[in-house]
Amino acid sequence: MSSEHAPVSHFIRNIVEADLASGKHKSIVTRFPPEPNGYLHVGHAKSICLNFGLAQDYAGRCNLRFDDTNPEKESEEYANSIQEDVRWLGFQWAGEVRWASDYFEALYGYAVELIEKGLAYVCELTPEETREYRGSLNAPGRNSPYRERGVAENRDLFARMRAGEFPDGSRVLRAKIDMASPNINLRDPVIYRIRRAHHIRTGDAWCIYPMYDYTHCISDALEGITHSLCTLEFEDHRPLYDWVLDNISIGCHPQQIEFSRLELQYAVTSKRKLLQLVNEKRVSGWDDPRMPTIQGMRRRGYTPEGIREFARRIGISKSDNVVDMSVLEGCIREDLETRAPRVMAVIQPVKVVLSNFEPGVTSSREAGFHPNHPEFGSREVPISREIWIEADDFAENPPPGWQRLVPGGEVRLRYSYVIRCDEVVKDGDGNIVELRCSLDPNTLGKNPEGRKVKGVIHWLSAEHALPAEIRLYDRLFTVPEPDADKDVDFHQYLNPASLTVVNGWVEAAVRDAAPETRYQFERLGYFCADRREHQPGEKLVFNRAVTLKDSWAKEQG
RNA sequence: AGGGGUGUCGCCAAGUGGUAAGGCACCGGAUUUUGAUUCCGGCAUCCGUUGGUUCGAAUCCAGCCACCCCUGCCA
Repeated sequence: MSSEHAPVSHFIRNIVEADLASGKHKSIVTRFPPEPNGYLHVGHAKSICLNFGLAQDYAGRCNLRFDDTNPEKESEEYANSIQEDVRWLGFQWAGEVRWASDYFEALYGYAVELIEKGLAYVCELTPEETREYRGSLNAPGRNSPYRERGVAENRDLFARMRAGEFPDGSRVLRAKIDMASPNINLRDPVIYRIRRAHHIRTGDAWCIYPMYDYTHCISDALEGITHSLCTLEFEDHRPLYDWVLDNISIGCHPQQIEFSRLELQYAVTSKRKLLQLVNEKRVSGWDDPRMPTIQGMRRRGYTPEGIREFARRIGISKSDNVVDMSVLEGCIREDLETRAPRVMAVIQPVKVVLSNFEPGVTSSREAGFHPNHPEFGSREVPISREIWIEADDFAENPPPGWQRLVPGGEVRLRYSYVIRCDEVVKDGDGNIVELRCSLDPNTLGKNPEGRKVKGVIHWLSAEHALPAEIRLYDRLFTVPEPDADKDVDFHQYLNPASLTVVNGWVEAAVRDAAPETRYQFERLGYFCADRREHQPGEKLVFNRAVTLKDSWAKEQG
């Protein structure tokens, strides 16, 4: 288990610390408030780590609250996966899961309070008229003709909206603020709409649903949230957040603080676009290992610890940012480096016949599962007359600097003998069929005498190796910012080679590995037994989570 | 009649008047039966820009410039 790194200072921590120091709060309460309308992605992971992490670090609490105010888009499937993802990332929310819908009755009551204070009114403008009356970025809006209705009439109308007397979309409840505000969110925002839709929690109990801006601040206050953290696009909504809480009888006023969303190179992090990729079958599903979803990263083989470390490294700020893939990959490698057992696998096999192999004389060696962790144990790495080596590890015409096998050259078989390539056997088309090699019997566990063999390659005894389906993943997009240009469809940057499936060989030691077991296949990368299709002892399926760093490949360009 | 934000190394990001942290990436070099890991070393005379205040400014002031967000009965 890798040790957690020290927290990194950022402006929200500074605010929390100042509030704790000044006594403004005895302890903090944060919340992670997803809408159950899609799967969580790496950007949500940042928010989860922030909110739950803060609660952890300052001995506070963090709630999980579903913002379920739009029944048309929400589903139980999403709500369940979100809970699973939060837990998988290693966090536990305080108490039960909360739902904004738990507060529908209270929300209704506060709306009545606003009406009674003359601060909300029922408006009968059509959606088109409402838009027209709102004005534009450069021009003030105009008051709705329904704006000056009396309190009693508004109260009656709102009650009848709830009672289902009016058709969907025919009326809304609006906050009476300022149609001339330069902040469009304050131009008498709609706070309730009529929508006859089946809600995942409340069923058909309601036909009116509160809007986000109205719901979120009250939900926060009801839960005693101290710091309500959200992304930058809600900065303009803060005056409304504050307006609602300032105008109802509620004894709590959380502070909303905004930070910038995470953008990741070679990925898209917009629920809409991710949903599109799923619906259009560009990927196999929300958990396709190429997706930047938490489910996808999990299936790929990324670890919760690695993702948490990633969140820590990228920091929290208010500036727009596009984080290098190398940061995420580095975190995953670093975590897996210390905890993944090493075994060998060959993904692009070339047969090698060891001409001087002698049964009963040529012996095997034991190999530890991890160079720095003897406690991981070891296994026998058997050898036989025929072995598989990686096609990339042999070259007839090697480039300068090559350390692997060449005709007439020597190379070390990892945990075994040094071999020399004596003959290259080809078919009629000139393709290599097999390599004839001889081993130096005096090199098992020791260096050859009188010469140095620099190259070490991985290999597998053909007699003992197990077949495995191996899925090699590459970035989903061909450019770092596939959705940077609004006029260019991001689909055109889909990487056609983002998935390569090969039939390779693995060591018998992984035969019974449970799904989600991670290994380092030496010299190839970190791999994870597929969560869904890998069957221990039956059908072996491994996903490549991330390659190893490869300074040779880099040097080759 | 517009409003709200952001600009510090290729990418993140500390710093909040006392003379530019850290991470990733990158470049050297050492060790290595993973061209991995590990280990050493290098990597912003400069903080969007122009002026100003000050003994002293990335930090304060003014003006410019660039980019992001906002006109859902979405969140």
